[in-house]
Amino acid sequence: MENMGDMNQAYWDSFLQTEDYSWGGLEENVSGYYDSSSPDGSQSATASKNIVSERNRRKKLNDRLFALRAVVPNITKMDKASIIKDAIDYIRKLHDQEQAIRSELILLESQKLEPENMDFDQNTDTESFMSMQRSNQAFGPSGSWVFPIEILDLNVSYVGGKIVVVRLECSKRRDTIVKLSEVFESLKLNIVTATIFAFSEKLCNTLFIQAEEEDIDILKMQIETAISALNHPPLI
Amino acid sequence: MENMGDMNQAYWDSFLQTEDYSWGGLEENVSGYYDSSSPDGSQSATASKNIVSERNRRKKLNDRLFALRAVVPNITKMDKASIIKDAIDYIRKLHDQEQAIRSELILLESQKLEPENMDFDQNTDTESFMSMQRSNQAFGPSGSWVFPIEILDLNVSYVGGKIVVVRLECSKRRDTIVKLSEVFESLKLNIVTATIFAFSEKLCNTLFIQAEEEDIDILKMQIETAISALNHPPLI
DNA sequence: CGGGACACGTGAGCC
DNA sequence: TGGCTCACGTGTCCC
Repeated sequence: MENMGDMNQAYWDSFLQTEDYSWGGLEENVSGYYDSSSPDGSQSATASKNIVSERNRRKKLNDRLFALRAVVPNITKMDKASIIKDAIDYIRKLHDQEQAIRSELILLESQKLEPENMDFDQNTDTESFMSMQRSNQAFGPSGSWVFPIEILDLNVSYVGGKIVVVRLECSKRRDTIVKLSEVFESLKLNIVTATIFAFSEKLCNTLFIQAEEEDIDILKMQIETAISALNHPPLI
Repeated sequence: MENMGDMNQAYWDSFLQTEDYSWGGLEENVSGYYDSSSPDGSQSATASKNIVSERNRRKKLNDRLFALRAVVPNITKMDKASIIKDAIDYIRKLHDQEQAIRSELILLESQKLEPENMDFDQNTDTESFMSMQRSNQAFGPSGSWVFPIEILDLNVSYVGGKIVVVRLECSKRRDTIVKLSEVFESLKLNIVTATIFAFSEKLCNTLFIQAEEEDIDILKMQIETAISALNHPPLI
């Protein structure tokens, strides 16, 4: 939609230009700032130090944000919040990708071990699911993670004025329903209706919640975050 | 102060506590702010709106940062800049890891490459996952004699072995429900369960059907075609 | 005491 | 024109 050509938005330009400030000026203020309470010059000096320190802090944070934007491909908007959002989505995508790839690898290894079991199945979801069941292997450094909730589809959208419908489809594993209820309980949502359909391999979860003033993306991310946090339990 | 009690560094606590300010005060200032230049109240109102807007913006950014911290394991410091830095390092680590795993998979695949193992190479879940994301579009039909069914979101996917879940979201108009039932009746589907949630503006329709051997895309197109055909009546 | 980290309100620039 | 995003300086809290 929007071309990337005009990414010289004034936002980044402006704070990038602040870089070449000399800004080392620790001397007193040029403008006639009234030193009302204390004629002592030390207070203004500390104020200047605080100012420049805060300025450096902001610059560091912006630089890091810029670096984060650099490692994330297909960034759409130069917006600060969007950068973080894209990074989150990208990390989550990498998680799923790795999960799929690892399951596929394990499938291939099992095929290699027993070449007799060659009933080629229909879709990849079953493969990854089955091979996922057999291997309780974590991609994280910590070897925990038992039966994580695998999000197959998540759709959050407004319906009506203040009602938000959440449609979540995930693979059916051990205690998935319990964990899902934990997730939605932890979010302190105002749930109007919740329905769960259980099938042989998947779970379909449709719930209507009454939103306060939340953004949809925020809510979706909160759900994903809660599920992800529940997939990686202790971490500490 | 509820859950997540472990991360009670003073930083986040402080700004989390600011959350439960009533802060709804759009009325005039309680403190005797001197309205020297402009006695007009609208300006202060816009100022308040600006303040609350900025506050929301900060909160959103902090929420996103918090969510970013949630998807990154091995976080060391709760510092804002450190969160971004850890995220960058983690993304880099995932890049390397994925590359290694993928090369290993390719090695294994080539190793087991029998000349007859010619399955359709539809994997590389990278692209499929990306293309899976966006599909909701408002199909605004051109001619509207009578209240056409406006599809806001249509999602058809397998669940379990032979069960297909159809999620249809459309705007609520006159006789929309009747027409929807006509549509699904005309398709001669084997409906297991159908639920409709009606709201002020929209209708949410979730139905599970038992598919013979249908392809998902075919079915989705059939639904769209039937609705479209019902939108543009006989014409004969 | 200073130094770090944060939220806050405000002014400015860009659609 | 208002809404949005941003940088800035300031006050506060905690080490």
